[in-house]
Amino acid sequence: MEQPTYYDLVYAVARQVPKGRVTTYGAIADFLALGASRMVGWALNNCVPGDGVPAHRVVNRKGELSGRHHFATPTLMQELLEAEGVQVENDRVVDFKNLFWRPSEGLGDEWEAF
DNA sequence: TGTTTGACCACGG
DNA sequence: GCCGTGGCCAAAC
Repeated sequence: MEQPTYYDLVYAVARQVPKGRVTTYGAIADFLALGASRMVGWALNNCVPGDGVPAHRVVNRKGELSGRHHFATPTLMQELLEAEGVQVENDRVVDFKNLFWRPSEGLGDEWEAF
């Protein structure tokens, strides 16, 4: 397989997202200084269930489940979020601003290892 | 090798 | 609050 890339960084941040919280592509892109939020989407596109990356916790800046169509089923993303206590209405996270999670806010020992 | 697309974001109207 | 435009970097064709 390929060597570790910014993909792994995106995966790592996504895993650090607490349950019941959501983050945005821009937040990750800015935190990783990728310079392009689209790369985060590309990275998640490469993401696989085997990596255990909760991509359903990553939404666009509007709090909309933009990537729901990339999941096994279009409703799976919403189901997962609701299962974690995140209310989703009209494909958008309710009180998204309040549930928004910052990478720099959840930095832990595991991330420092990176 | 150049063009097009992509799970986007910021800004202006 | 929504719509249109420009910019960003990387991978696929």
